[in-house]
Amino acid sequence: MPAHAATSAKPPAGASALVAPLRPRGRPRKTLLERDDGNRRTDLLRAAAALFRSQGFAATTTRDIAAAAGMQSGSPFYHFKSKDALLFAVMHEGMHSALARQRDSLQAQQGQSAMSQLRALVQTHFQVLLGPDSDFVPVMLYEARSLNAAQRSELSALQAEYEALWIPVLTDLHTSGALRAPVGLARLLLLGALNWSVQWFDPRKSATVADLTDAAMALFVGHSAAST
Amino acid sequence: MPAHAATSAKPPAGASALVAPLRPRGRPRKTLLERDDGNRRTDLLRAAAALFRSQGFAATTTRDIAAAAGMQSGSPFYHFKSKDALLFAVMHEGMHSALARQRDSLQAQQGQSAMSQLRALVQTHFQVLLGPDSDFVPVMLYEARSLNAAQRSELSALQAEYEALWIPVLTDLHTSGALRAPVGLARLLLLGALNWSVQWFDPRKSATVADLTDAAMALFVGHSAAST
DNA sequence: CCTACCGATCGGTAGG
DNA sequence: CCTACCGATCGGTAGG
Repeated sequence: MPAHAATSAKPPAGASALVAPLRPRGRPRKTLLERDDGNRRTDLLRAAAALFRSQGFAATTTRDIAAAAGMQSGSPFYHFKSKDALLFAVMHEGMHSALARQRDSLQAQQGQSAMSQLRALVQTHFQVLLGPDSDFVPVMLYEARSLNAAQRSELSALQAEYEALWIPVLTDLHTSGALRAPVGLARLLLLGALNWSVQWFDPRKSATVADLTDAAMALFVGHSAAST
Repeated sequence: MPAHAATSAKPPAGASALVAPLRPRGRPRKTLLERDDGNRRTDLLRAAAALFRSQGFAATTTRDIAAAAGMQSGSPFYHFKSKDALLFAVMHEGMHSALARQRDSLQAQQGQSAMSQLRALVQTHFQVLLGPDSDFVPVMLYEARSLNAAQRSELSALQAEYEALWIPVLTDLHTSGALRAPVGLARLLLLGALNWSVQWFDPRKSATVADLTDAAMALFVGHSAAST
């Protein structure tokens, strides 16, 4: 990513242009009467997520993030108390969004078989990890050790919610014989297989998320897309 | 790990104590006529592997490593040209050792079924990741992005050798119908499931490496330990 | 949110 | 391998 991202830093002035800015202090921007603090914060989050994913948390400087969001070096600290707080916000956003998407996904599976529900969970998980705007959850997965204890425990609550969505489905499949391994270890191994895709998946190559979902279902429960 | 490791820094003088040290320069140690450079280098490698694994490469300082090996802050650079070179050496050692162990493991499987061979590969892989002296390969797996291009390509050759051990076994199992997913994706998903165990495995808890192997075999090829 | 800046830390080196 | 050190970088802040 280039050191300047002027385009995203200056959205065209639209309906939200106000005469009296609400910003606490600082001078007005050249071309805009108002900045949307929420958008600037989001810009920072997105830039941080992308950099944390590609370089890792410790190897990314707050200056990198500021530059990617089109700001000066000290400005991220206007939006976030510390670099740690930025990391936490990225992860929290990632888990929150992933949970919401999986809940929607399961909702659409009302009355369907456990096999079909597992397929939905797997596919949505791949999309969360590999699809558009997919930097947040991989950061959560691969940078957990950079959090302090308090942050980690807050996030682990969300993680527990996420894993809880899988358990009844896996239990059902284990009871029916489709899933051979004990549910607890099966969940850890299965999610590991999916999470590792972050390391090797390349959208420029042949496989699609649908291909991965088919392969994972075949591997874990011996079923392809056809069988519901 | 404490900041001082005087014990490991001063092995008892044994048969290798020479009157004329071969070291290029520097003053003699109080209690020893000779230091074993090979051991000191190994101490550094081990300390680096442990710290890189637990904290990550970028978050580990060369001072941390020096202290863990009982040295002063500048001393690691007597053994390694740079922090990068230390990382590369850790990874290279890890891959070399893992390759050797898997080759031995397969050798002992001569004439056995593909199922039995896969079990051996899986169990040895878990041991390499989770057993004694298991810091090297996890560093390789989780810090690859910290390498430069030249280092990465040298290691990817070893990685390719490692993966090549799995392919005929998986192909055999796919042909016989025991493995349902295409071999290429099956290998990536399967190794991902195993590699992720680094994130959650806790030897203080119930599961053993043998338990994990059983669960993995049941999950991937629907077979428990009994079936050969 | 920018400017200007600080104190601490870090990888690495000379010289013995 | 230690001592003493350097230059660069980094997270973070005051003040507007």
